[in-house]
Amino acid sequence: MFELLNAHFKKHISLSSEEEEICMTMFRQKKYRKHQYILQEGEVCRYEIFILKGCTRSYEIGPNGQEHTLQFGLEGWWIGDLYSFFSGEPSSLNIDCLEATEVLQISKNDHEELYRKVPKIERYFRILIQNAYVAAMNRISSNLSMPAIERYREFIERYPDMEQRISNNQIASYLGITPQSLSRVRSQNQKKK
Amino acid sequence: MFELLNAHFKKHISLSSEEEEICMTMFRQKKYRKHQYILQEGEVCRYEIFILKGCTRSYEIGPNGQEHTLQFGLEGWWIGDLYSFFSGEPSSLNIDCLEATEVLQISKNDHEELYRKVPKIERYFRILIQNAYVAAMNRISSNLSMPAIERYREFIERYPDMEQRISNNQIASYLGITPQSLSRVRSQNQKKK
DNA sequence: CGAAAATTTGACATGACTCAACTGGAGTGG
DNA sequence: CCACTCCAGTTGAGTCATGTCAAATTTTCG
Repeated sequence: MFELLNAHFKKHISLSSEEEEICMTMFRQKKYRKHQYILQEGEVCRYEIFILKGCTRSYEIGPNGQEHTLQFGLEGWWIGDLYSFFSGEPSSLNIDCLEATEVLQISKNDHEELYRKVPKIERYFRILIQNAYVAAMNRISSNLSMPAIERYREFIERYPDMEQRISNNQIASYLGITPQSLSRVRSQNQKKK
Repeated sequence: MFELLNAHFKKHISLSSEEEEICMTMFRQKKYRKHQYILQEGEVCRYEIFILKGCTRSYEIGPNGQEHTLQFGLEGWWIGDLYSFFSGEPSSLNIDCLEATEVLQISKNDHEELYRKVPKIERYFRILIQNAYVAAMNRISSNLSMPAIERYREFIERYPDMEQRISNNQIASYLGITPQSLSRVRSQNQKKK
């Protein structure tokens, strides 16, 4: 059950087997049903969450009720609301399970204890956040420089497996366009092939 | 000359005076003129850069020649191209000085040596990147949910000092709209006051 | 002062949105 | 197995925000 997380650690740092042991004791497994909330707007995000199986979507609800998808999550990804987790402020995010989902989660206290007991882990998370930051900047860059159709092409090229599992509706809200616009843009895309 | 950086460290971690000493030996001061490049597209980003004085702009050049501003930098901010710095790949960013600018910079080797000699620094950078990531996600959220005029208002509210130092042209390229649109949007904004 | 850059303004084009209707499949209950 | 509902997806018509191109005006700075 910890293999996936362990393998993920080892991509970035090397751990002794005692350190592995310590890490593994800090996480708790949890299962969610399809359509169940992992986090709901207004709650404080109390966990960093690693997905073992399933698929999630993190989104905000805009003033006119539109949903704006900030992040999807699949097997081997970390999700949560980093701001809320560290600040203790209520989150403005909803995290929803698009499929039945299994996760490993760690609380803030355990997280800090883990940093103390296994300082290398601080490096792991630094690298992780660094990669997430780079990805976020790339997304901003795409938003600035490319029209909707090219962002769509980029999306399905970068995450080919997601196209199967996530509705176009939700991809549209990730790209920042309406489902209608995405539909039109896709049919134009077909014609050009 | 190191006071500003030192103060910045202390916001997030506490350092002994020996540790401070070590930190300070790792950085090199550098001065740039207005309009001088700190980093140019195609170069590898070899430094993490802390701004002591002045003002910078990081931007990419799109396929049609438009400039897309990803980040501004002011006194007390870190700039650079994190991706290029860590991967060693050529950068797609240009970093330009909008004013005469003084910085402290640290090379990748020195950066890693610093992590070894002063492990607490890893925590400092983790917190730093974490904050940058949260800011990037907020920017994505604004891009998804707000029209240009509100993004402009948010920008000048969050960075009131920048309005004085940065041309509207460049703010427009940060917001992802044309200078003409920003001009119109601003004159509407005036009327409503 | 004079050249170059930034800003503003106008006219028009276009991409994306809204509202609304329609289609087709998935699931549900009779 | 059929009738029904629900939801995602598609399509059409009209509107609005923003882009493009061009020109006028103002500001900056050598």
